[in-house]
Amino acid sequence: MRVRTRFAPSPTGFMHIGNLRTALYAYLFAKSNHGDFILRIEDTDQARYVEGAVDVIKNTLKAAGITPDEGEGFGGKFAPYVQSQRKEIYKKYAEELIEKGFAYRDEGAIRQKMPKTGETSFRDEIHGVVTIKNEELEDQILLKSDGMPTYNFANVIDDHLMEVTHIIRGTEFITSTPKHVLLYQAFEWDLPTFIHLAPVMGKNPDGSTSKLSKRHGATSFDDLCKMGYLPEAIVNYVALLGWNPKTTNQEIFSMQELIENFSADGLSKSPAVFDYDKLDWMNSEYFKAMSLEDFSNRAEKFLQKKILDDKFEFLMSLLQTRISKFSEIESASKFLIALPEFDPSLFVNKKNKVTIENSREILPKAIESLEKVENWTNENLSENLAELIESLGVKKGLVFWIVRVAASGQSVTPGGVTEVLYLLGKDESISRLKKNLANLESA
RNA sequence: GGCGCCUUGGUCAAGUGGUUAAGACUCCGCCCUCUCACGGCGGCUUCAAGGGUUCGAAUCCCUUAGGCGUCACCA
Repeated sequence: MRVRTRFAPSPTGFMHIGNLRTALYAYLFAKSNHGDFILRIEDTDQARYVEGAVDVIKNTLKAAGITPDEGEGFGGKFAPYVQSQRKEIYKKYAEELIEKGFAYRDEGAIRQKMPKTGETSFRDEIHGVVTIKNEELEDQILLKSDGMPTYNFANVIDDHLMEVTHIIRGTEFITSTPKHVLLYQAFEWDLPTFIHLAPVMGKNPDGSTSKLSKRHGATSFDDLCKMGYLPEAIVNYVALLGWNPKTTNQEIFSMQELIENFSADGLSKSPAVFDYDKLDWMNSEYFKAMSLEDFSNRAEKFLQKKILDDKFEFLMSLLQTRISKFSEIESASKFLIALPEFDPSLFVNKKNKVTIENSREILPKAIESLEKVENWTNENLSENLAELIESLGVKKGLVFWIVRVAASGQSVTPGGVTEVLYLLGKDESISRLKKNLANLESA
């Protein structure tokens, strides 16, 4: 039988990272088995419907590289794939249940009639057999009085009609699965395979964890993209949050590699905590693997306005190994836009034997020497400073440190002194150096 | 509260009766080095607790604790 999975979100307006992971696993499971992945919209709660939410879902899947084979917006022989457009279908099946004695009408709605004794079991791929006593089951609503089905009913009908073979969803549904099983049995339908995923957790300020939600910060795919994470890195990270390839220690996976390596037995039973540190690391791995051109283009698209124009790509070459997400570009480069205020004590550096006193001596000589540089390139600057260092007979760290601090106003900069000077340009460099020399002398 | 699910370092995790309990992130140290970063090397920290079973247990059984979920005309 051809493997078919579905992602069935309700359109609530944003794609939570946990939802994205569910979609990803369903997609990977289908593709790794050469099957189909379906997108179905579960919009049976009219009160919660959010305008444009379906587009958010589609756009997110697209950005994440998850392409449905069929479903809302993708065609397919089981259309429509939007539950609100399938009301008549659910009504027909609900009535069939009443005729068979498995359901009854109650205050304008239709309820499922649960057995009072015995127990119902089902097998979950990752949890094994789960059994619940029938007396724990309520006579749940199948069809609401507004004519819309409930999740617990529409889900079963659609999964059967759409020939879904593997139901991949969150654990919050594990305890209601026996109700679904009873429905399958009432219709005498074959049971699909259930795979209930452990939730994605967030870390609370007090160290405890709870299901990932807004209060943990950025938790939607969009939020993460806006923070400057690469979609492919987010997908890669999320794939490993609750799944392990087992046969390899590889951690960086393209979508194609995820498909090749995916297997349900690598899915974990226990919740996983979303860790921004690891996401940062993974994103920076993606950065380092990109070509400079690609990195620059995407960085430029991320920024509202390009900085340094013709020197932008050079700046990016410096930042590529130094930032873990695009949003860090601004703080890492703002010293280039405006010289920060700083205390002269910043010049002092023990390792390079820099003191306020020798800074006062050396800085004027460096200015004098640098003013002679005609063609302000990295190479020429290196050469110029090397000559100065030689004529002075001092350690190069001494001169480099002093000039770099004077030019940048920071003890830590992306790149070294010549890169900083080059980015600043001759006029700005000399002017900053002179300004800080004045500050140094009056200190 | 009833029921269900879960529990290997701070985090992600491998492990399925015999291992020095993999690997990754974080953190720390060293090397490289004008700073930071990259790269290289090294280090800290773990089987929730308590009982069994067994020559031997992270692995099997029981109990306890904690976490999560569910008990809607929400999904």
